[in-house]
Amino acid sequence: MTARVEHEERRRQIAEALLRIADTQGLQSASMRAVAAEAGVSLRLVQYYFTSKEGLLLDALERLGAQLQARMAEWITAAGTPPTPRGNVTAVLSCILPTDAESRRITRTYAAYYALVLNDPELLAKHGAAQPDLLEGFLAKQIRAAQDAGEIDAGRDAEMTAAGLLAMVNGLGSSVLGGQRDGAAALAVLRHHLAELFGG
Amino acid sequence: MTARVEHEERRRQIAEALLRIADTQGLQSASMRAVAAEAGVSLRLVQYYFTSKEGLLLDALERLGAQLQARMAEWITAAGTPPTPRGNVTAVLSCILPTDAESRRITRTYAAYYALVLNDPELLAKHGAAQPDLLEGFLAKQIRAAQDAGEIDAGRDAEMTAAGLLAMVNGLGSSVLGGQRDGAAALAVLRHHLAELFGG
DNA sequence: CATGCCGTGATACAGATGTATCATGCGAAT
DNA sequence: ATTCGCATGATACATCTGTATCACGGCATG
Repeated sequence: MTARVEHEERRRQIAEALLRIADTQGLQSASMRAVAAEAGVSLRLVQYYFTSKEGLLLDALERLGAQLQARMAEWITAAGTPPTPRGNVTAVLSCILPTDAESRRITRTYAAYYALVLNDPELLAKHGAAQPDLLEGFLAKQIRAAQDAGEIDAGRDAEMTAAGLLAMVNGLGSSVLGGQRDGAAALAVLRHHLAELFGG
Repeated sequence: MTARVEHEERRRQIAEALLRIADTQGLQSASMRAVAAEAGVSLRLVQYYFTSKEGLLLDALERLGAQLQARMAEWITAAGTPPTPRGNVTAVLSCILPTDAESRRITRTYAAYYALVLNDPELLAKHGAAQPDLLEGFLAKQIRAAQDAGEIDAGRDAEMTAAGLLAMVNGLGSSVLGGQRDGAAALAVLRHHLAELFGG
C-alpha cells in the first residue's frame, strides 16, 4: 500500500506535530494518541517511527533547538553587513524574546521542555545541553570585541556581562509568557540595558 | 474516633506534603494518592479537606508564596540596620537565587507551578498573580531612593533597571535549576551587576 | 435516650496513557 | 512463483488518575 516511505520525512511530520501540541496545549497534553491525531497518522505509526515516547520527546527537542538556531542565524545576518558586535548581540538577544508568533512558539515550547527536564534530569543528559553555554560564549566574545573597539568600557567583565544579559533575556521571556508584560515592553527593557552597555 | 480535628492544621499538613513532592519529584508526580501517602493520611482525607485537586494546588501555591515572602522579609532585616536601598535590593535579589536548600526548594517548586500555569491560564486568574509586579515596584522604589542619595547615576530609568534586575535573577535561577551553573556562580553574576549599578 | 452531623475508611468508576500483540497487504529478492 | 521483510491497522492490557459512593463509629445537641 505504501511503497517504502521516507522515514526522516515521517519522523519530521510527527515530531512537529508534537511541537505544535507542546506550544498550544503544553507537553502534558502531548500524549502519543494526541500527537498521532495532530500528525494525521495512526497511533501505531507514532510507535513505529519512534519506539518510545522518550525517543519522540528527545527528537522533537533537537528539532526545536535547530529551529531556534536557524532563527538566530537569520536575525544575525539581518542585523546588517558588515556584522558588528553590537548588532550581533542585539540580534541574538532580541531574537530569543517572545515578540512575534514564531519566537512565542519557540519560547513557550522550550519552557514546556524546561519543566519536563527539571524533574527528570536523566533526560537532560541524553540531550546535548551545552546550547546555553555556547550562546553565552558567543555573547562574551562579541562583548570583548566591542571592548577592543572601544564601544564598551574595558573595565567590565565580559563573561559576567554576557551571562547577565542572557539570564535577563530568559527572565524577560518568562515574564512575557506569564502575562506580566507584553513582548514590546520586554524588548524595551532589553534595549534600555543594551543602550547603557554600549553607548547611548 | 477523632474528636473534632483542627481543619487548618490538617490542610497545612496536606498542602505541605504536596509542596514537598513538587520540589523533589515535580508537580506531575503530585497525584492525590501520592500527596495522601506523603502526608500520612488516606486518599479520602485529601478529598475531604480539599474538595478538588485544583483547590489543593491553589492552596499550596498560596502557602508557597507566603514562605517566599517570609524569607524575603528575613533577608531584608538581616541586611542590617538601618536598612539602605542597596542593602534591600541586594537582599531581595540574592534571596530569590537558589543558593541554599530552602531557596532551591522554593525556586524549584515555583518553576513547577510556572509550567503548570503556562498551559492552564485560568489557574493564574484564580490566584493573586500580582506578586512579581509588587516586587518590581519595590525594587524600583529602592533604586530611586539610591538615586536621590547619589549612589546611582540619576540618568538611569529606575523601572527599567528594576525590571532588568529581576528578570536577570529569574533567568539566573533557571540556569541554576537547569544545572548550567551553581548557586555561587549565579550569585557572583548578580553581585557583579549590582556593583556596576551602585558604586564598586 | 435518640438524632443527626462530622471525620474517616474502603472501594468503585470511568477515562486516559504508554506499550505490546496480532494480523495483513504490498513490494522486492531469490 | 514463493518467500520475506517493511509499513500499517486494529485492538488489548495493565496502570494510574481524579472523583464519587457507600458505610460506620463517635460526639454533641435535642
